[in-house]
Amino acid sequence: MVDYISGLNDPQREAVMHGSGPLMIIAGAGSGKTRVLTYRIAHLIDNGVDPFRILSLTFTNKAAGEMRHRIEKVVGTEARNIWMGTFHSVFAKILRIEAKAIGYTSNFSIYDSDDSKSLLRSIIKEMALDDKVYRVNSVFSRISGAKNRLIGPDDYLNNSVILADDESARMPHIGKIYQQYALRCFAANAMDFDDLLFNTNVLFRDHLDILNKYQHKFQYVMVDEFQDTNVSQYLITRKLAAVHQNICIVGDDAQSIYAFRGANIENILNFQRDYGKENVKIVKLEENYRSTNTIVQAANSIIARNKNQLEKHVFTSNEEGPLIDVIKASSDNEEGRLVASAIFEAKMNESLVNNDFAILYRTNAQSRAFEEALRKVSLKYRIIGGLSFYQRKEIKDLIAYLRFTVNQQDEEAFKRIINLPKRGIGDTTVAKISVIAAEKQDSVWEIVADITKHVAGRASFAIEGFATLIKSFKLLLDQKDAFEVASHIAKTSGLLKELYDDKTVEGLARYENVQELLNAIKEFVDNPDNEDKSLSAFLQSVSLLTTADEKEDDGDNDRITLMTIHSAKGLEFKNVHIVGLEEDLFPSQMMLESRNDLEEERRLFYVAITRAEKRLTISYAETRYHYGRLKMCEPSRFLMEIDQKYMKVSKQRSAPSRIDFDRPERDRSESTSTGSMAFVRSLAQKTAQRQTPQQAAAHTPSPDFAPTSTATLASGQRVEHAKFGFGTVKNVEVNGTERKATIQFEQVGEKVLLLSFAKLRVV
DNA sequence: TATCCAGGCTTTTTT
DNA sequence: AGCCTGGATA
Repeated sequence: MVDYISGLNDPQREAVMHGSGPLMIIAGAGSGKTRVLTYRIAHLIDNGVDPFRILSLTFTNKAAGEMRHRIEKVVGTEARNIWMGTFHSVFAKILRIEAKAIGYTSNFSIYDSDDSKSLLRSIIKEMALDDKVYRVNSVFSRISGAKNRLIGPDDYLNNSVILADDESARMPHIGKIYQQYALRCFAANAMDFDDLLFNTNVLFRDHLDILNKYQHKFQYVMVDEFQDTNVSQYLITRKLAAVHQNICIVGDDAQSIYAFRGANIENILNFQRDYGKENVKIVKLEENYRSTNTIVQAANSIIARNKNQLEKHVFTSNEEGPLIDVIKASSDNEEGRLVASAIFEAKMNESLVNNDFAILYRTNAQSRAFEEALRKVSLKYRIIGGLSFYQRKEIKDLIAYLRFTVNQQDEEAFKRIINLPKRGIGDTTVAKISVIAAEKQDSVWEIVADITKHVAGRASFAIEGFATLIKSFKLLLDQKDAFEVASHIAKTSGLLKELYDDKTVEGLARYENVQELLNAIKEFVDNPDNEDKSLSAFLQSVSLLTTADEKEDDGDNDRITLMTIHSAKGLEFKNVHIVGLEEDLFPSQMMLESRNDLEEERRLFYVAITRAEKRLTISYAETRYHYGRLKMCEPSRFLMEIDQKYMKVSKQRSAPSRIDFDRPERDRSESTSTGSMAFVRSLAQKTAQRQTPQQAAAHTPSPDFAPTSTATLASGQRVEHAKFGFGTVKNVEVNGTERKATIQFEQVGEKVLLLSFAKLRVV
């Protein structure tokens, strides 16, 4: 037996050895949480608990895979039998087994957010609502938010608070849309991501026999990243653990970064209440084994500014380590170059490999500059997230074929493939079919399968061909495994041929992507862990892959990792670059406008910092492209929030000091060795010329604009704005963190400008 | 029905 | 800048 106890510290050992009863582990960043969780499960199995009776919920499937692997090393192949995965994948599996109880069949489709939004778009159109008012994204997030709080369509329509809310947002019909959306999903035998959790709750609520079965089955329930669970997830775990009460949650409130998705920090507090304060064993893991003292203390100095948090003192006995480097760049591209060369140097000086580096940013769109710069110095990199493999058009197309073959009620898949490849079936024909389907109260497929009965004319031939094609695919389902069916469909549908005929570089890439998908299906079929090798089983697993789950290239695996901070959760790297530390970008202006949760942004920064083991570098740019326009940027307030004694300013750049943050430099072009400021200036001029005729006519600005702040403005001051021209400052207002100026412009009259946005110059 | 072009809009994060 | 939509055209 492997001795996994002796290497642990006291609280870690306590958590591992804790037997039955509720256990809450508050695990600071880098405190060996995964280790505790794996050893705890291994310890249970060693003590005779049947792996089949352990349920362990993780944040990504990859995390589940790794944990399983580590447990296997301790207890052997038994570990394969543990129920382990994300909430979504585990409960999709259970719903597949129990589908009939809630009126679904086990081959139900899973709608990804594109499918959901496309369905919402149709509904909004059908209800003759203005899609400028009912923006799909906001409707979707309202519905998603409701589902995550277990509010069904009927509850929604009966909830006066919500209705009043919608009313004031001038979208009073969201409830109706929600109702229609739910009906259509059900009719399509489809569930969206939120439904997987919502319907699990419904299943357990309405079918006590089924609930009972799983309550007794799962003797031990473990939930990782508990701070990021929402109410819907919380209730599932609470119900499942109600019989044995052996629930162990692991989390860190300081790393809660998914409140926008309905995650609820209060779950941690509810936990004690639900199981009784005296029954809950609490273990705090506060020693950080990952990072240098500098990094740990800097992170602490950031998170200390949040009011909402549990008491915790993260410390480390690691070495002090180098100070945090701050790099100021003149533009986003310059930032890319500086980061690339910093990595290049660090690789040499510290003899590191690419895998030791990560570049973390707030938004996926920021990756571009780093990709270009890294490519230029021939550093290999990989991007996690962004447009993922499974979101590519060609992949979604083939998957839509597969989905429709498995489930002909799948409306979104149908819409996608009915005229793909082009077979002369246009929107009008499709609309006609749905009208007939609605009249006859049939599914679209019933009409399509028997088209000659309903429609005569040219299009009906094409549709007949489509129906025959799908029918022939259906016949294969019971006889062949997922791979055989899928490759047959790829060939016979004409999709593969169409891509093969496309000889452009992109066409070739798309063809290869489809081959890659077929390979993935082959792997799925060949994997002994998968008992069910049907196409339906593959589709369910594939819809729930996380961006972090994506397969890595087999060949050259030593790569610098580029990703958003959100995707970096749970990972660690020797050297970390946090980039784009500009006000409005990080903290994100969107977040502050929509939810005004600066604390969550700060936790996000905390997560980013604590990914680093040895060296942390933070950078920002003074100008950045935004919707193809050059935008002036101010350094983020987060830079000032770090205890300055842990920071130093990179030698290559002119020093950003406390003072610099409040006062724009007049002339910085000399300090940039590449002369990039001149380049930026010329671009600024070009950009100005590219504006709409009206704007250009209004004012062609002088090029030399600087970030503006309160320190540079006083009432009576003359200013020039990039768009509005010359004006006089009337009033400057500082309200908390928001800084506004009222300016009387000569050409356009009075304007109130948010300073961080203003392209202002004092004249 | 398919294709081309102009104009408008976008970006917060993810299961 | 890139993507999507809608209208005009082939």
